[in-house]
Amino acid sequence: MQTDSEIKDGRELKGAAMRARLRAATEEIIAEVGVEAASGKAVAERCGVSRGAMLHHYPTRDDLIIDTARHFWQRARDVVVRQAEDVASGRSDVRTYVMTLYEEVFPSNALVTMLDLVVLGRTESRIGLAVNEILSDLFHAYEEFGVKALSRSQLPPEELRIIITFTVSTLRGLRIQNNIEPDRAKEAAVLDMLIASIEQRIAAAAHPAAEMPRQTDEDPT
Amino acid sequence: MQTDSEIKDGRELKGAAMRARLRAATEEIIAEVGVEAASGKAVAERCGVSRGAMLHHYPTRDDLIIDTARHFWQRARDVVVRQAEDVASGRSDVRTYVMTLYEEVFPSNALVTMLDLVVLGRTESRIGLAVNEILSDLFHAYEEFGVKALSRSQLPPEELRIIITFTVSTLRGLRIQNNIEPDRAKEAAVLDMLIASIEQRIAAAAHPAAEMPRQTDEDPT
DNA sequence: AAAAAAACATTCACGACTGTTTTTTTGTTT
DNA sequence: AAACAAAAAAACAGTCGTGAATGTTTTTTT
Repeated sequence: MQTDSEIKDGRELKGAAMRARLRAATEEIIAEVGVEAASGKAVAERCGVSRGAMLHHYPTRDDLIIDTARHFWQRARDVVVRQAEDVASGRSDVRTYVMTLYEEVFPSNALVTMLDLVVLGRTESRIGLAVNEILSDLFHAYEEFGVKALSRSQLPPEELRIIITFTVSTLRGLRIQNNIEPDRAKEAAVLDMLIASIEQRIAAAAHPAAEMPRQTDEDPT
Repeated sequence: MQTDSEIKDGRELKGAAMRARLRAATEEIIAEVGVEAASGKAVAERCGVSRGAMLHHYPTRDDLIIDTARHFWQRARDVVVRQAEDVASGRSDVRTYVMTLYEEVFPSNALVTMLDLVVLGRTESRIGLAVNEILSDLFHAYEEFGVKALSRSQLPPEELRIIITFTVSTLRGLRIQNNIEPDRAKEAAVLDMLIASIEQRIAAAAHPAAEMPRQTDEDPT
């Protein structure tokens, strides 16, 4: 154990930077032309390094893909957590919740990458294990965010989790639909319908025995 | 032996039967281990024929994949059309509509196959073109089904199309979510919420100026 | 029964990708 | 400055998938 602090950091940092570049290149290729195209050669070329150098940092392709996926979703998770903090410290309404989730957490390019990896993970067992683990963790972040964002509803957590799952499912499906057949107007209308559904659900849960409450009870933003 | 009544139809039927077997094998492999694994060798082996024979019927791998996709979704489309006829000739309620769509049209194994092909189609331009065309057509079948199934609501078509898109998006997203983290209870709860959302939307559109109508106005099946 | 056409089978050539091994370069320690 | 280890590059071997070329059997036609 010698004077590690500076020296080791230097090397490690360099290695970390290299790995970050490799992951970035991998992610770009996945987003542009799919996971299958993210071969060792392609990634190394985009990075401007040799394949040998790459293999030094990521011994196998699976290692590279998994680490890329992990960091990719880690970023998404960070966004969710930050939003959760924002929302906890201030104002929150259903529309903000839904739109934040849709715009910030599910940008369209992220979805295609996600689908690519999910599909790949279905067959490649090692990748599949990692992907599933990451996605479960991410979903829990969604739940935390949702619980905080919808805390004013004062609904029990189980009830909120249903709403959250509903929301996430609809948003993901909407991204897919818009990917197949883009239609901004319809997209907006569906988002409106989702928001109304959530508000209505909250209102109904708050007044279970009564008749349908008027939606105007809620503050209209 | 040229005298069998059964064989009389000859090459065309035989060729069609062969192609059907090849498509079936391809579809099975896609469902089990993914599109990437559906190589010429794998498909031919599962069929018990040689690769040469396969190449005779499908000159390239893309041809095989595209034709398999076409028939795969054609079957889904037939289901939707048949359901649309059923619903047009008889009873229909929102729950039946949603559950039919979810159970009959989006069986879970169909979804993974669909995702596989959609993801593949994103990069393989020829396959992508075909997939997009097929899916657009399928979605129009969804719309026809939805318009008929929800005809009692007497809503204008544009309004119905929003509801339909909303429904399809949520169902697809729910399949994905259930694929990542299965939870039957939550799945059922989300479906219930979806049904309630649609009913509420219909009710709100039917009485735009009035207060929220009581849901008991609808007949309870 | 013979010719023609389709179906089927076998083999080969080419390229791509993965992962291993070997060599060179770079930078740190003594 | 020299020794040394890590990083980077290059060369290598093995596997796999595709598609083409060629040969064989079966079925239809005449």
